This record gives sequence, C-alpha cells and structure tokens, in this order.
Amino acid sequence: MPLNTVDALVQLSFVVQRALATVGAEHDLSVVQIRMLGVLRDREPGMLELGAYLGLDKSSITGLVSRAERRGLVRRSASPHDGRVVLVSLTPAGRELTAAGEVAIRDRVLALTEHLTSRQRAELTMLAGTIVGED
Amino acid sequence: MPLNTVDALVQLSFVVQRALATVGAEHDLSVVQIRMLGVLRDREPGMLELGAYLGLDKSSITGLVSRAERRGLVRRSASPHDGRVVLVSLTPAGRELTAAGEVAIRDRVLALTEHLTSRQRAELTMLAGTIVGED
DNA sequence: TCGGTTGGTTGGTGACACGTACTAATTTAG
DNA sequence: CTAAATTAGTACGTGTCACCAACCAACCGA
Repeated sequence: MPLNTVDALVQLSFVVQRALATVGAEHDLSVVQIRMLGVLRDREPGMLELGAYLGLDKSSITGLVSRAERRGLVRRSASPHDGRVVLVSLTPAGRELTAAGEVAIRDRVLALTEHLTSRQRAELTMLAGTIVGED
Repeated sequence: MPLNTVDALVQLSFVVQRALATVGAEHDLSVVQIRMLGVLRDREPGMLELGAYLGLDKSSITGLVSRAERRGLVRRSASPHDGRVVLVSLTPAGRELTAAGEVAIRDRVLALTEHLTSRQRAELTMLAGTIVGED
C-alpha cells in the first residue's frame, strides 16, 4: 500500500534521524551535538547566535557547549568587540571529530538511497532542496 | 549554492521533525509521544513490542507509557494469553487527541511542500516511499 | 550617568534514553 | 513434574537536553 505524502516525509525524517543518531552513537555524540559541530565548521558564533541556528533557548546552549567543552571539542573565548559575548569555536580535536563524523554520515545517508538511480537521487536532492529553501 | 544529497536529506529531516515538534507542542506532546500514539492507532502491543516499533529499550517504554497513562491517553491491561505481558492501548481521549494531531500534522507537513507542483509532490512521495521501504 | 537592553549563567523542573538489577510468569530440560 | 533458563516488565540511578525565571555584567541611548 503506497504511502501518502505526509506519511512518506515523516517516515523519511525518522529514517534519516536514526541514521544520524547511529553515527553519533559511534562517537558518543547526540544528534544535537552533531548539529552544533556542523554549525561551527565555518562559523564562530556567540552563544545566543548559536542558539538561533539550532532553534534552542540560550539556557540550553550553556549546557550543550559546556559538555562539549569538557570533552575538548569546543572552546569558549571572549569577543574582542563586546565584553558580554562568549564566542564558541571548534578545537582541533573537535574539528577532527567533525570531519570523521561527516564522512560517516555521508556513507550512512547515501546508503539509504542505494535503491535509487542516480537520476532519482538528483531529483530527490532537488526537491528536498526546494523544501528546505536552499539559497 | 545547491545542496548535495546528504545535506538535503539531513536538512529536510530537521524541517519535518521541527514541524512535528511544533504540532506536538500545541498539544503538549513530544515527538516520541506522537509516534507512540500513531503506532497505537491500529495496534494493541505489549510493552516490548511497542519498544520495537519505536526503537526504544523496554526500560524507556515504562516511563513513556506511564506519563501518557497519567494523562489518560493510554491504558495498560493484562494480556489474556500471557501473564507477563502488559498490553497498551489508546483510551477514547487518546484516540481523540491522536485524530486531532493527525489533521494538524497533515496540514503542517503539506504546507512544507507548497512550492512544489503536484507532479513534484507525487515524485517526492514516491522517492521517499522507496527509501523507507514501503510495503 | 543612569535606566534599559542584551548576552550568558545558574538553578529548578520535567521529558527521555540508557544500563543494571530485580520480580513474576512462562517455557524448556532432564 | 520439578528445576533451570528465558522472557516481560518495573524500579532506580545516571546523563542529556529542553524550558523558564532569576540573576549579573556589559553595553547603549538619552
């Protein structure tokens, strides 16, 4: 019995999230932490700004960053421009782990599309890109 | 800049999950609870079986069901066939909430596809269905 | 310079997930 | 037909993660 659009998208999201969680578990990372590391790849935001990227309250960010900092993945530093702001950035160890996770996620997610032709994969990429409003 | 397949799927999953979380929040339901209610729509599983559907450990299910039970959404009952088994089913209130959530989720998720033509929507549904291995 | 705003942290609460340890019921072996 | 092993579920402790409210320090505008 074919799925309707809603069920298909919802189920797909669960499958992808499970893939992310599985990869994360191999490195003791939660999905949220993976997202955070991803954000930090090419940014050095303040706590509040980081929270905006992740859709989290600032008080949630404090703990998230503290746990990652305790593991040496991330670093807090003072902003030279604003004494209130705490900038967050990847440490070398964090950057290394991020790179490794990136590869693992790529493999795992691409494996999900193994039954698609490359044409279908391109089509899916385009459609997903439209929905998420790629720039 | 167009996204690659992996990023597109990952971002799409976050967008859909956020939609689910938003709808859930309107009814004080987490995404996990929404999933659980969805599973129970047409089943009356034991705790362990429910855990298998959700990919959760049995010890996680105890709390999940207890919280829903406390809210009157779900009911525990003894299995007539196996004295060890606790069957979980929706109460009328739970069924009502599930139906309301279903409509809200449909609206919210379909809204995500508003920039797609109906042909694209059908294509996306088919591709997603292939990935999740619809039966 | 003083009052308001902004950025972060702290502390409290609650959901959720896991592993371990335990009980009760069932099944299997001998 | 009992004794041992397995199975279903709960209880408890730990940790992540999310929120809100209260707070402090730094900044900014009048």
